[in-house]
Amino acid sequence: MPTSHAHILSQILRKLELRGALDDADRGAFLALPLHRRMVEPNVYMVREGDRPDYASVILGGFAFRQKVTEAGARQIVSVHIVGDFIDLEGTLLNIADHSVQALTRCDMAFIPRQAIRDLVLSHPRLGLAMWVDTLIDGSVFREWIANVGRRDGTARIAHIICELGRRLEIAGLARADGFTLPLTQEQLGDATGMTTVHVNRVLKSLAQRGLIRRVRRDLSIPDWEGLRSTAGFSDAYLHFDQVARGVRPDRSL
Amino acid sequence: MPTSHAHILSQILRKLELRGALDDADRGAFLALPLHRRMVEPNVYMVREGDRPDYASVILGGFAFRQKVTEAGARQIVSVHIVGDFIDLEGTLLNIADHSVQALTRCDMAFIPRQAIRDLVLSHPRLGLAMWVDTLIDGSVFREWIANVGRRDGTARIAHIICELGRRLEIAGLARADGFTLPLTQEQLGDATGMTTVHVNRVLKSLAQRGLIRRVRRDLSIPDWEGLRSTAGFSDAYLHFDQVARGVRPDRSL
DNA sequence: CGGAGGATTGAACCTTATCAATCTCAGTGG
DNA sequence: CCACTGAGATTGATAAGGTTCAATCCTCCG
Repeated sequence: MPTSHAHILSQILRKLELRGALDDADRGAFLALPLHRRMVEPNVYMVREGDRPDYASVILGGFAFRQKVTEAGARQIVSVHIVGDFIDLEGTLLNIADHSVQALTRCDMAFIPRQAIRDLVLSHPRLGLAMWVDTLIDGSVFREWIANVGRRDGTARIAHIICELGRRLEIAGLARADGFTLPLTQEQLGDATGMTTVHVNRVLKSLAQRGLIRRVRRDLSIPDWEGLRSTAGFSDAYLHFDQVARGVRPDRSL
Repeated sequence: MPTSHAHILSQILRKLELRGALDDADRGAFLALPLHRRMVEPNVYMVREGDRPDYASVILGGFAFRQKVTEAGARQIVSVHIVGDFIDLEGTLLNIADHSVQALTRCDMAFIPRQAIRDLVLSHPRLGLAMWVDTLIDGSVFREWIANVGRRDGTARIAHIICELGRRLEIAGLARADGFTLPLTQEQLGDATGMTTVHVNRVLKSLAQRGLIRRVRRDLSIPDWEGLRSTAGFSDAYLHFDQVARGVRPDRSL
């Protein structure tokens, strides 16, 4: 790992700058943040429900997800995270974690002490604002997921999560021209959409039959983006790319 | 309305103080915030999806809710708000509203200009932190709702929303000793839980038959809190009352 | 070559949606 | 003071979307 801490932080900073104007003092303070880097193996917990987390973290590589487990034992994935996403910023300010965070694939992670972020934000309020924006966008995605799970049928739900992931991966520069590789197994796809594995499988097959996706295991290509978009009822407004990336193309792509 | 602006703001401030330590300068600045007060009739929109809101608001009296409408036309209520809740803090920092906010009952509202909040937060970062906590708790509730709609059956879903509302109303001092009045019609209850009105009605009846609730139209009493709690799989950890109200009783009540 | 995790398939079953009335009650106007 | 009205609540019958259970089949990997 030849990359220095300052280098890692400057990558994160670049994204944060898109969420709010910063000055040199802000940048300097951010780059001076203490952090440690660690590889996290798939399925390993980074935060456990009930924990009192000491660190916030950022994904430098790989995928992670957040989940809740019902008292009855059912699992619900509440978000999926990709490179550049802050994870558990809530751990900075809330006391007890209300959900768990797990690595989906092998993850390259940067951990920043909770107290360091608090101090930073108090001394550099513009950085606080930028992180607050991050939290707000998170919230917007959660709202869309409530609607997705609550008011769309199985087909639309799966189509929707594919659209969301596709669009986010594209913005992050992680998608191929024609599609991308799903970071989730069908079981996890089910846990994210409130469906059973069996039904996920059938829906995927039917989407393929209708020519909306082409798929070999987890490898997706999307020959008919508009078709997929419209069966999903997807619009990327809720991802607030206008505050995430400059000059983003309008809603459509791949 | 004999209450002065400063008086109104001091009520809001009291709640904010629970979310983060403030000093006298913070308090002074907050109390100097410009605001206007207005009554909003039931079903009137306070924010419309697609708007670029200029104001954040706080409920001084009444109930409100937030909703999204699917491209297919289905409605999903994504949160219900009560006295003291900040509404649309996202409007302060995000550009385009990704959802609508509507009055559920007649609402007494305080509107604060978006720019005033931005300025306040930049000059008084501790206030920013406190509001950020508010947003984080919002997010926690959204996550629970995803799990509710995604992984609980109809009975548990309805039981869960009843538990949540009951507990929040209790904390806000708005519940009777034995229960409370549901602020939602059965149709709205369905829109919040991803169910049809018909099924909501049947579930409510069955909850009553099992002795978990007693109900006359919207008037609820809860003779067996533990029974209701356990069929809901409810735990109030996700409401983060430890950061909302001091000395809150542990999870159980009414 | 043997495993193991993941994907796929079939059949039976069940929860929840749909459709279509009907009923209740609080509020309004005469 | 009562009939009228309309929103919301309730009920029944039927259909559909999704689950459950139980195999079977890949395919990557040591």
